[in-house]
Amino acid sequence: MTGYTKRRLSGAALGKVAERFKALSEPMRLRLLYALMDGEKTVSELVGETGGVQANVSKHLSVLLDAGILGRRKQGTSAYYRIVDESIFELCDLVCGSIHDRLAAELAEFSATPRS
Amino acid sequence: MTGYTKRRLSGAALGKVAERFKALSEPMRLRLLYALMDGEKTVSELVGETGGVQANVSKHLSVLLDAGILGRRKQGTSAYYRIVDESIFELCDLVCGSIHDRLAAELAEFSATPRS
DNA sequence: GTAGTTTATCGCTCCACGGTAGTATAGCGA
DNA sequence: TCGCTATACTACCGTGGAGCGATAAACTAC
Repeated sequence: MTGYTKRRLSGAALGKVAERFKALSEPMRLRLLYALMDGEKTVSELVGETGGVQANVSKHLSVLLDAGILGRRKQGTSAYYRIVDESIFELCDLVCGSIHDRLAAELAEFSATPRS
Repeated sequence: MTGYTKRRLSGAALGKVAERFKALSEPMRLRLLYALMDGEKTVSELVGETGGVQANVSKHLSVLLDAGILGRRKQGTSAYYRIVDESIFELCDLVCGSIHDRLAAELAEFSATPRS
Protein backbone atom coordinates (compact mmCIF):
# COMPACT_ATOMS: atom_id res chain seq x y z
CA MET A 1 0.00 0.00 0.00
CA THR A 2 1.73 3.09 -1.22
CA GLY A 3 -1.15 5.49 -0.87
CA TYR A 4 -1.93 6.53 -4.43
CA THR A 5 -5.21 5.67 -6.00
CA LYS A 6 -4.06 4.36 -9.40
CA ARG A 7 -7.19 5.80 -10.92
CA ARG A 8 -7.13 6.27 -14.67
CA LEU A 9 -7.43 9.81 -15.97
CA SER A 10 -9.51 11.19 -18.81
CA GLY A 11 -7.83 12.72 -21.82
CA ALA A 12 -8.48 16.27 -20.64
CA ALA A 13 -7.17 15.52 -17.18
CA LEU A 14 -4.07 13.99 -18.72
CA GLY A 15 -3.46 17.20 -20.59
CA LYS A 16 -3.80 19.30 -17.46
CA VAL A 17 -1.44 17.05 -15.53
CA ALA A 18 1.11 17.17 -18.36
CA GLU A 19 0.78 20.95 -18.38
CA ARG A 20 1.57 21.13 -14.69
CA PHE A 21 4.62 18.94 -15.14
CA LYS A 22 5.77 21.12 -18.02
CA ALA A 23 5.63 24.20 -15.81
CA LEU A 24 8.07 22.44 -13.50
CA SER A 25 10.38 21.12 -16.21
CA GLU A 26 12.73 24.12 -16.30
CA PRO A 27 15.66 24.42 -13.87
CA MET A 28 15.25 28.19 -13.78
CA ARG A 29 11.63 27.91 -12.69
CA LEU A 30 12.56 25.41 -9.99
CA ARG A 31 15.25 27.80 -8.80
CA LEU A 32 12.64 30.55 -8.56
CA LEU A 33 10.32 28.29 -6.59
CA TYR A 34 13.05 27.35 -4.14
CA ALA A 35 14.01 30.99 -3.80
CA LEU A 36 10.39 31.70 -2.84
CA MET A 37 10.34 29.08 -0.11
CA ASP A 38 11.09 31.62 2.62
CA GLY A 39 8.25 33.91 1.67
CA GLU A 40 7.17 36.33 -1.02
CA LYS A 41 9.76 38.33 -2.89
CA THR A 42 9.92 40.99 -5.58
CA VAL A 43 11.15 40.40 -9.09
CA SER A 44 14.34 42.34 -8.35
CA GLU A 45 15.12 40.17 -5.35
CA LEU A 46 14.58 37.05 -7.43
CA VAL A 47 16.78 38.43 -10.18
CA GLY A 48 19.52 38.99 -7.61
CA GLU A 49 19.18 35.56 -6.03
CA THR A 50 18.93 33.50 -9.19
CA GLY A 51 21.37 35.49 -11.32
CA GLY A 52 18.89 35.60 -14.20
CA VAL A 53 18.02 38.46 -16.51
CA GLN A 54 14.98 40.50 -15.50
CA ALA A 55 13.01 39.72 -18.65
CA ASN A 56 13.54 35.98 -18.26
CA VAL A 57 12.71 35.98 -14.60
CA SER A 58 9.55 37.95 -15.27
CA LYS A 59 8.52 35.57 -18.05
CA HIS A 60 9.15 32.45 -15.99
CA LEU A 61 7.24 33.96 -13.09
CA SER A 62 4.22 34.58 -15.31
CA VAL A 63 4.38 30.98 -16.51
CA LEU A 64 4.25 29.79 -12.91
CA LEU A 65 1.52 32.33 -12.21
CA ASP A 66 -0.62 31.07 -15.09
CA ALA A 67 -0.06 27.51 -13.90
CA GLY A 68 -1.61 28.44 -10.56
CA ILE A 69 1.58 27.73 -8.66
CA LEU A 70 2.38 31.33 -7.75
CA GLY A 71 0.37 34.32 -6.65
CA ARG A 72 1.14 38.01 -7.27
CA ARG A 73 0.66 41.17 -5.27
CA LYS A 74 1.54 44.62 -6.56
CA GLN A 75 2.69 47.40 -4.28
CA GLY A 76 4.08 50.60 -5.73
CA THR A 77 6.39 49.72 -8.58
CA SER A 78 7.18 46.33 -7.14
CA ALA A 79 5.50 43.00 -7.78
CA TYR A 80 5.59 40.48 -4.94
CA TYR A 81 5.39 36.82 -5.92
CA ARG A 82 4.54 34.06 -3.48
CA ILE A 83 3.86 30.34 -3.60
CA VAL A 84 0.18 29.44 -3.43
CA ASP A 85 0.52 25.73 -4.23
CA GLU A 86 2.70 24.21 -1.54
CA SER A 87 2.26 20.73 -2.97
CA ILE A 88 5.06 21.64 -5.37
CA PHE A 89 7.68 20.76 -2.81
CA GLU A 90 6.07 17.44 -2.10
CA LEU A 91 6.42 16.72 -5.80
CA CYS A 92 10.08 17.69 -5.79
CA ASP A 93 10.71 15.58 -2.72
CA LEU A 94 9.12 12.56 -4.35
CA VAL A 95 11.20 13.03 -7.47
CA CYS A 96 14.35 13.54 -5.42
CA GLY A 97 13.73 10.33 -3.53
CA SER A 98 13.08 8.47 -6.75
CA ILE A 99 16.24 9.78 -8.39
CA HIS A 100 18.24 9.00 -5.27
CA ASP A 101 16.96 5.45 -5.22
CA ARG A 102 17.84 4.94 -8.85
CA LEU A 103 21.36 6.30 -8.41
CA ALA A 104 21.85 4.16 -5.32
CA ALA A 105 20.71 1.10 -7.27
CA GLU A 106 23.09 1.89 -10.10
CA LEU A 107 25.91 2.36 -7.63
CA ALA A 108 25.17 -0.95 -5.97
CA GLU A 109 25.03 -2.70 -9.32
CA PHE A 110 28.31 -1.12 -10.34
CA SER A 111 30.01 -2.04 -7.09
CA ALA A 112 28.74 -5.61 -7.30
CA THR A 113 30.07 -6.00 -10.83
CA PRO A 114 33.40 -7.85 -10.72
CA ARG A 115 36.07 -5.70 -12.27
CA SER A 116 37.60 -7.67 -15.16
CA MET B 1 3.50 19.88 8.84
CA THR B 2 2.87 18.64 5.35
CA GLY B 3 5.61 16.06 5.23
CA TYR B 4 8.06 17.40 2.72
CA THR B 5 11.52 18.37 3.80
CA LYS B 6 11.81 21.79 2.13
CA ARG B 7 15.50 21.15 1.62
CA ARG B 8 17.18 23.27 -0.98
CA LEU B 9 18.64 21.48 -3.99
CA SER B 10 21.98 21.99 -5.69
CA GLY B 11 22.11 23.15 -9.26
CA ALA B 12 22.81 19.68 -10.61
CA ALA B 13 19.98 18.17 -8.57
CA LEU B 14 17.67 20.88 -9.86
CA GLY B 15 18.57 19.88 -13.40
CA LYS B 16 17.82 16.23 -12.73
CA VAL B 17 14.50 17.03 -11.13
CA ALA B 18 13.56 19.27 -14.04
CA GLU B 19 14.53 16.47 -16.41
CA ARG B 20 12.22 14.06 -14.65
CA PHE B 21 9.35 16.53 -14.81
CA LYS B 22 10.04 17.05 -18.51
CA ALA B 23 9.72 13.32 -19.14
CA LEU B 24 6.23 13.51 -17.65
CA SER B 25 5.19 16.69 -19.45
CA GLU B 26 3.71 14.99 -22.52
CA PRO B 27 0.11 13.70 -22.56
CA MET B 28 1.13 10.82 -24.81
CA ARG B 29 3.77 9.65 -22.36
CA LEU B 30 1.28 9.84 -19.49
CA ARG B 31 -1.15 7.80 -21.57
CA LEU B 32 1.54 5.16 -22.08
CA LEU B 33 2.27 5.08 -18.36
CA TYR B 34 -1.38 4.64 -17.48
CA ALA B 35 -1.70 1.93 -20.13
CA LEU B 36 1.16 0.11 -18.40
CA MET B 37 -0.51 0.20 -14.99
CA ASP B 38 -1.89 -3.32 -15.39
CA GLY B 39 1.44 -4.90 -16.22
CA GLU B 40 4.04 -5.05 -18.95
CA LYS B 41 2.99 -4.78 -22.58
CA THR B 42 4.57 -4.89 -26.01
CA VAL B 43 4.96 -1.88 -28.26
CA SER B 44 2.23 -3.20 -30.56
CA GLU B 45 -0.21 -3.51 -27.68
CA LEU B 46 0.57 0.04 -26.58
CA VAL B 47 0.14 1.29 -30.15
CA GLY B 48 -3.28 -0.35 -30.21
CA GLU B 49 -4.35 1.01 -26.84
CA THR B 50 -3.13 4.58 -27.23
CA GLY B 51 -3.93 4.99 -30.93
CA GLY B 52 -0.50 6.42 -31.60
CA VAL B 53 1.85 5.80 -34.50
CA GLN B 54 4.43 3.07 -33.92
CA ALA B 55 7.41 5.37 -34.45
CA ASN B 56 6.12 7.90 -31.93
CA VAL B 57 5.21 5.28 -29.37
CA SER B 58 8.64 3.72 -29.66
CA LYS B 59 10.33 7.09 -29.26
CA HIS B 60 8.27 8.07 -26.23
CA LEU B 61 8.95 4.70 -24.65
CA SER B 62 12.69 5.17 -25.04
CA VAL B 63 12.41 8.60 -23.43
CA LEU B 64 10.68 7.06 -20.43
CA LEU B 65 13.23 4.24 -20.45
CA ASP B 66 16.15 6.68 -20.38
CA ALA B 67 14.45 8.58 -17.57
CA GLY B 68 14.48 5.41 -15.48
CA ILE B 69 10.71 5.27 -15.30
CA LEU B 70 10.28 2.20 -17.50
CA GLY B 71 12.12 -1.10 -17.92
CA ARG B 72 12.41 -3.20 -21.06
CA ARG B 73 12.56 -6.91 -21.74
CA LYS B 74 13.09 -8.35 -25.19
CA GLN B 75 11.64 -11.67 -26.25
CA GLY B 76 11.75 -12.72 -29.87
CA THR B 77 10.85 -9.75 -32.02
CA SER B 78 8.77 -8.21 -29.26
CA ALA B 79 9.83 -5.68 -26.65
CA TYR B 80 7.97 -5.74 -23.34
CA TYR B 81 7.89 -2.48 -21.40
CA ARG B 82 7.01 -2.24 -17.73
CA ILE B 83 6.96 0.43 -15.03
CA VAL B 84 9.92 0.31 -12.67
CA ASP B 85 9.30 3.60 -10.85
CA GLU B 86 5.92 3.34 -9.20
CA SER B 87 6.29 6.73 -7.58
CA ILE B 88 5.10 8.17 -10.89
CA PHE B 89 1.49 7.60 -9.93
CA GLU B 90 1.98 9.27 -6.59
CA LEU B 91 3.21 12.30 -8.50
CA CYS B 92 0.17 12.26 -10.78
CA ASP B 93 -2.15 11.89 -7.81
CA LEU B 94 -0.58 14.87 -6.08
CA VAL B 95 -0.92 16.97 -9.21
CA CYS B 96 -4.50 15.82 -9.71
CA GLY B 97 -5.37 16.80 -6.17
CA SER B 98 -3.73 20.17 -6.59
CA ILE B 99 -5.52 20.87 -9.86
CA HIS B 100 -8.81 19.73 -8.36
CA ASP B 101 -8.37 22.04 -5.40
CA ARG B 102 -7.63 24.97 -7.64
CA LEU B 103 -10.64 24.35 -9.85
CA ALA B 104 -12.84 23.93 -6.80
CA ALA B 105 -11.57 27.23 -5.41
CA GLU B 106 -12.25 28.97 -8.72
CA LEU B 107 -15.74 27.50 -8.79
CA ALA B 108 -16.44 28.65 -5.25
CA GLU B 109 -15.18 32.13 -6.05
CA PHE B 110 -17.32 32.25 -9.16
CA SER B 111 -20.41 31.06 -7.34
CA ALA B 112 -19.87 33.55 -4.55
CA THR B 113 -19.60 36.42 -7.01
CA PRO B 114 -22.94 38.24 -7.17
CA ARG B 115 -24.23 38.15 -10.73
CA SER B 116 -24.80 41.74 -11.84
C1' DG C 1 16.51 -18.88 -49.29
C1' DT C 2 11.93 -15.48 -49.17
C1' DA C 3 8.21 -13.27 -46.92
C1' DG C 4 6.10 -11.41 -42.89
C1' DT C 5 6.23 -9.34 -38.21
C1' DT C 6 7.95 -6.36 -34.70
C1' DT C 7 10.71 -2.74 -33.16
C1' DA C 8 14.15 0.98 -33.58
C1' DT C 9 16.00 4.65 -36.07
C1' DC C 10 16.59 8.19 -39.62
C1' DG C 11 15.17 12.28 -42.04
C1' DC C 12 11.97 15.68 -42.42
C1' DT C 13 8.62 19.47 -41.26
C1' DC C 14 6.50 22.23 -38.02
C1' DC C 15 5.69 24.36 -33.77
C1' DA C 16 6.59 25.66 -28.96
C1' DC C 17 9.65 27.68 -25.99
C1' DG C 18 13.91 29.74 -23.83
C1' DG C 19 17.01 33.52 -24.09
C1' DT C 20 17.90 38.33 -25.27
C1' DA C 21 17.43 43.17 -26.51
C1' DG C 22 14.67 46.87 -26.85
C1' DT C 23 10.69 49.34 -25.52
C1' DA C 24 6.49 50.68 -22.94
C1' DT C 25 4.13 51.57 -18.55
C1' DA C 26 3.59 52.83 -13.80
C1' DG C 27 5.04 54.70 -9.52
C1' DC C 28 8.35 57.53 -6.75
C1' DG C 29 11.42 61.41 -5.63
C1' DA C 30 13.84 65.86 -6.63
C1' DT D 1 8.26 68.75 -14.91
C1' DC D 2 12.11 65.60 -15.34
C1' DG D 3 14.53 61.67 -14.37
C1' DC D 4 15.04 57.05 -11.96
C1' DT D 5 13.53 52.48 -10.78
C1' DA D 6 10.76 48.35 -11.25
C1' DT D 7 8.11 45.59 -14.04
C1' DA D 8 5.82 43.97 -18.19
C1' DC D 9 5.45 43.48 -23.06
C1' DT D 10 7.00 42.73 -27.98
C1' DA D 11 9.86 40.94 -31.57
C1' DC D 12 13.40 38.15 -32.98
C1' DC D 13 16.63 34.11 -33.16
C1' DG D 14 18.00 29.51 -32.20
C1' DT D 15 17.12 25.13 -30.38
C1' DG D 16 14.66 21.15 -28.98
C1' DG D 17 11.12 18.12 -29.53
C1' DA D 18 6.70 16.07 -31.44
C1' DG D 19 4.60 13.93 -35.26
C1' DC D 20 4.97 11.35 -39.51
C1' DG D 21 6.71 8.45 -43.34
C1' DA D 22 10.23 5.50 -44.84
C1' DT D 23 13.80 2.53 -43.84
C1' DA D 24 16.80 -0.65 -41.25
C1' DA D 25 17.56 -4.47 -38.12
C1' DA D 26 16.27 -8.62 -35.68
C1' DC D 27 13.57 -12.52 -35.37
C1' DT D 28 9.98 -16.08 -37.05
C1' DA D 29 7.59 -18.98 -40.30
C1' DC D 30 7.22 -21.07 -44.68
